[in-house]
Amino acid sequence: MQAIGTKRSRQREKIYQVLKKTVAHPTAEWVYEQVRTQMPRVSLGTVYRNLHILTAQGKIQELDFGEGLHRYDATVNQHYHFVCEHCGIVMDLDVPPQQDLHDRVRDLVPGKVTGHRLDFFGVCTACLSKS
Amino acid sequence: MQAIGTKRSRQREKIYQVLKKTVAHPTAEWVYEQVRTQMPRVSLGTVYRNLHILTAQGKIQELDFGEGLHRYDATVNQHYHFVCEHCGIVMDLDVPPQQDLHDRVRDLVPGKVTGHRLDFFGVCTACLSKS
DNA sequence: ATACATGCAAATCATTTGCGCAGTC
DNA sequence: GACTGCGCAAATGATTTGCATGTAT
Repeated sequence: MQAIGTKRSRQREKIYQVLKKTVAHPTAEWVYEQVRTQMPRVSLGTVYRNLHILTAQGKIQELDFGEGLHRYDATVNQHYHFVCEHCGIVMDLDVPPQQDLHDRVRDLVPGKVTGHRLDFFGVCTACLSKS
Repeated sequence: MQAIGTKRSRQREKIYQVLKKTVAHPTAEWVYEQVRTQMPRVSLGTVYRNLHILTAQGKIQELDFGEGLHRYDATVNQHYHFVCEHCGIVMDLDVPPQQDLHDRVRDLVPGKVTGHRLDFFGVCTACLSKS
């Protein structure tokens, strides 16, 4: 049988460190490029596999802003994002989790509510000044 | 030059009607199947092209819940969703737009905030009773 | 008549997976 | 040594696109 993620690997640790060190909410491709500078033989498949393992272990989280690709984030406590629709930069927002809203929806929905996601969209200052 | 979406087409109108008639937040594939029952020669490419045109015209909206595919919705006024992580069903929530939150983030973010998205996740009653 | 839209098929792009070998426990 | 993880390359699946033809204005 398969017990995924039970053995450690240098690749997985490096991938996790790369994510820990950035606030940029990078894509798998970007993580791959970073890891590759120090482990030239890593494969993109390994990066994807480990990003999934780390996500399943709750050490990182997978984000999806509807761009057609995933982003990863080593900050796993509940927080919200602001996404620039011009350059794609993603920023963490210093807004507390809306527990009241969560509770309200929990009472409203026929079923179990386990979490929510809140994303804000717009244009960042850098892109505003460029146009 | 190209002026996309300026001429009407039976295909586009049918696609829009299909979306208007459902509350199921369907995928492009599902829309394709529906349209096909009445227009057997439509192509999937045409469905995709028109879904984008309708989205650009603001007549429908494209949704992305991180499932690896898009869903479409003919309800374009601001509203939030509940997604069942078991069966994937998407329900509209009867929760008013959180204008206060929006304003708060607008004042907080360095840049222009144009919109936000709020999705709740969990398990619907149908799936709960099955397990 | 002009130019946008379609159908078809091939192309793209992110992501996944099968396989034989390498690394960890 | 047993079993998990890796690198490589091929496969997958949603979506996009080039092109010749059809259709709306």
